[in-house]
Amino acid sequence: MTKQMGIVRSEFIEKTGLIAQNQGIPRVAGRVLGMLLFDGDAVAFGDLARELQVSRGSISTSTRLLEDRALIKRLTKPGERQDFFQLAENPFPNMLARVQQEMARAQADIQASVAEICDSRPDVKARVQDYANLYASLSASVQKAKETL
Amino acid sequence: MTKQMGIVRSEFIEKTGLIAQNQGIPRVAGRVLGMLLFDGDAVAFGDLARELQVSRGSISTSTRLLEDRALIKRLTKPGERQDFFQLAENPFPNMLARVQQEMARAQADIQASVAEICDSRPDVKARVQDYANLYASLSASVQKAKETL
DNA sequence: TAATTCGTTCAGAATGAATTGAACGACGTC
DNA sequence: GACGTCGTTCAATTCATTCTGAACGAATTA
Repeated sequence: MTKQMGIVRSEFIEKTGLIAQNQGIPRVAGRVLGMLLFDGDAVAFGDLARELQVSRGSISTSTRLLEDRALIKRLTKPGERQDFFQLAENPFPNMLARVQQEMARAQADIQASVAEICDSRPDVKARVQDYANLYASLSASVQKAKETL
Repeated sequence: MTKQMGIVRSEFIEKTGLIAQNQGIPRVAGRVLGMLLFDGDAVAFGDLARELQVSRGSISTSTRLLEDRALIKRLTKPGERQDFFQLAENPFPNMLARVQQEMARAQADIQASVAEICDSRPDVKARVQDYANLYASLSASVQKAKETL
């Protein structure tokens, strides 16, 4: 017995909400993304609010966040007053690009510290450098993952 | 004119606190890790609380977290009543191992949804599968980064 | 022009996580 | 045995973030 598709859908949307949250993205934004990802086609602003049962203010904020990250795009339809949203063309590489940037930023921050450690403390410098290398390595790997996709 | 080493050290510790926070680890835990990373040698429980200016309860919680993740190790010294903490042997691979696990878990969660999508919706299935693949790819990359270190 | 409906904004409420600090049992010292 | 210090625990507090909902200007319709 296979599960009702509506159930599968809403469970998936909840999962995306939680995963987003784990990554520092608000849960509602994650659910919006999940819904657009599942449905594929354009969804009206009002439908997002109604189906996800969140305020329109929340939808406004979330969609802007997702738009800024190039994960979704906003559409308008002639004769329609509402805005519509749809998954962007390559949302996944864009997600990875951002993760990669975050890693690179962490690396740069640490590297700045390394540069300030005086040379008479080679052991300290080495350890902190190792830490910077961790993020350098992560950044590079994510970059690669992005290209692999 | 080079900066005072104490300044460099405390700035570094603050950075590690913030970076930790970005990754979902409590700030205090990040600072503890930063301090042990910078200092290299064993630091007494009481010194962590005093230097970082946080409660001993916080140190207790943070050190347990870091210990569980194999990022630091607890030491005892004969004749000393306090516990001491030191950076673990390979903290960085251990960090990556955990990140990798998190990616794998996200992938598995999504994959479970994919399996429940009925075949009469190939487009939906394909999109959700792509999403799962994102995490699969990330997981693999991080695994590779870990080996590269 | 009045009445809807649209999306945005922002002050405040709600939520959730981190931190404190007091209580506690264990251990060592006097 | 009394006292002091150790690390842990947990209830209460603090803090940051997210979400709501009312107010608003713009656009549309009647």
